[in-house]
Amino acid sequence: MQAVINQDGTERRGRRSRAGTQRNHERTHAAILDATIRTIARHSLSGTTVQRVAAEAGVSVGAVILHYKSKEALLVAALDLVAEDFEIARREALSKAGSDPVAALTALIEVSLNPQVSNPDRVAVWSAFWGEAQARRVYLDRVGTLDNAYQNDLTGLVQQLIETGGYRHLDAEAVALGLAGLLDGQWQDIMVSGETFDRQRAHRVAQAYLAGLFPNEFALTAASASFAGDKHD
Amino acid sequence: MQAVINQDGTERRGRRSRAGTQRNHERTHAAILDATIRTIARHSLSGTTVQRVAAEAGVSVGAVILHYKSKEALLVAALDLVAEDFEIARREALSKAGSDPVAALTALIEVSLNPQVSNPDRVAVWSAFWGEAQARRVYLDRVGTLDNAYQNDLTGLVQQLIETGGYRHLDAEAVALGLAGLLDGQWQDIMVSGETFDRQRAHRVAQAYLAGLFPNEFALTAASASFAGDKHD
DNA sequence: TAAATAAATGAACGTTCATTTATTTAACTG
DNA sequence: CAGTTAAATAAATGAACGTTCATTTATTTA
Repeated sequence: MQAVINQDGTERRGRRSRAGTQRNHERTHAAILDATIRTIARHSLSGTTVQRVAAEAGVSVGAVILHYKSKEALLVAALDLVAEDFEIARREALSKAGSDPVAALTALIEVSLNPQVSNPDRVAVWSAFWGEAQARRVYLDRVGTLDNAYQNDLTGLVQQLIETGGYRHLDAEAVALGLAGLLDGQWQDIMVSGETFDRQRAHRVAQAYLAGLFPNEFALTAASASFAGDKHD
Repeated sequence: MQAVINQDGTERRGRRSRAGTQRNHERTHAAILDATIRTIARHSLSGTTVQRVAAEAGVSVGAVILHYKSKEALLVAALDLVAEDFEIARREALSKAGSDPVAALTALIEVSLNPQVSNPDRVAVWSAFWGEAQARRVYLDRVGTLDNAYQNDLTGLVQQLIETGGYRHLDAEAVALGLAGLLDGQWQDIMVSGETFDRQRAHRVAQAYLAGLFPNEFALTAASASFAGDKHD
């Protein structure tokens, strides 16, 4: 993705300069991309046609191609947008959490269940591209890379936790795969349930997962204590 | 799906009866379905055309429609085949395992990683239909139902294990979601890696997951003991 | 106000697809 | 060996698709 650069001074002396057009252009550009995400979520990839996207965006069919050159490029742009937003949120969460693995894991869960990152449309888009990933390398590279990065982050943090907390009976990879899979399962639920998905409950389940494995680090909070039993040791 | 029943004795007195034709018919029928699975795995759903399936099966385009009435019906038949085989294997494993939750969980993992159930093509088909499930109720009903059944089985068994083993600090749903997600992650790997996927290693990871949570029930075997540490309590 | 440029339109084109129809091939019956 | 039926083919049909392009509309520059 390339930033659009304003080459000349804008808004000079109250007279509208070229910038006004560019803003319109950008707005249409973004509107088409948004419409694409909605269309993929509702009609899946095979049901996404340029005409449907155009209708959803409120522009002509020609405008869609004018802005994105081809349908394929439009689809990749939509995937890139979803992937990039998730990637940014993931990095930001990790940098904010600092070096504490407990805070970092909590932050990653938070990101994964953040309504802005994992809203139903975006999850559906992600799932749609995974479904075609086997056949289209261009999709697999994107979804696979991001999934691997997330998985690696989790494994590293769990490994830290195992070492510093003395949980030598645990296998870091197995624990991380379980957590990642648990969160993927929540995404699947989001996709099916839509806006009615209970994110608080999902949080509690993820917390309960970690609390079961790392009782000292992830003590049950009031919110997740609806089923609390005695402490283990 | 309905089983095709041979009504009359075949190969009577060396003279080929009508059954010969029926067998040919059945063979073509199955060949087209097999070809469909391969085609979906290689070209995804949107890239699966009747012509491609016909070419893969070595029959004419008309024959495909003749046998399955429509492309949509063909796709659903392919999904049903994959789903049904998994369902049968799952039930069989559970009934063989009897009432012991440890044996049952082991058996379910075994099924999930069974090369016949989760061969790369079938996993790719499963993923392809999940990708379209959001848009097509007909697919969601099938993939969703099966996933739920599997999830419920796991949760019930884990719950038993928690109660009988005194693991009251664990949340059955969280543990089961983690296990199911872990196995789903392995399926994703199967899809990407194909035949080179290391199933023994996958077994070890799944065992390690359960061993970390239920150390008394899932003792590390020689095969999975590459990373064995001290016992927890 | 006029000229120039950018953005957007919508009809038309060529292609691909699933399905239908007509025809040929093969198998079984008496 | 005819006669009949089922199975498979190949060609034809029509709808839907992505893309192109000549034209119109809107905006900026002079």
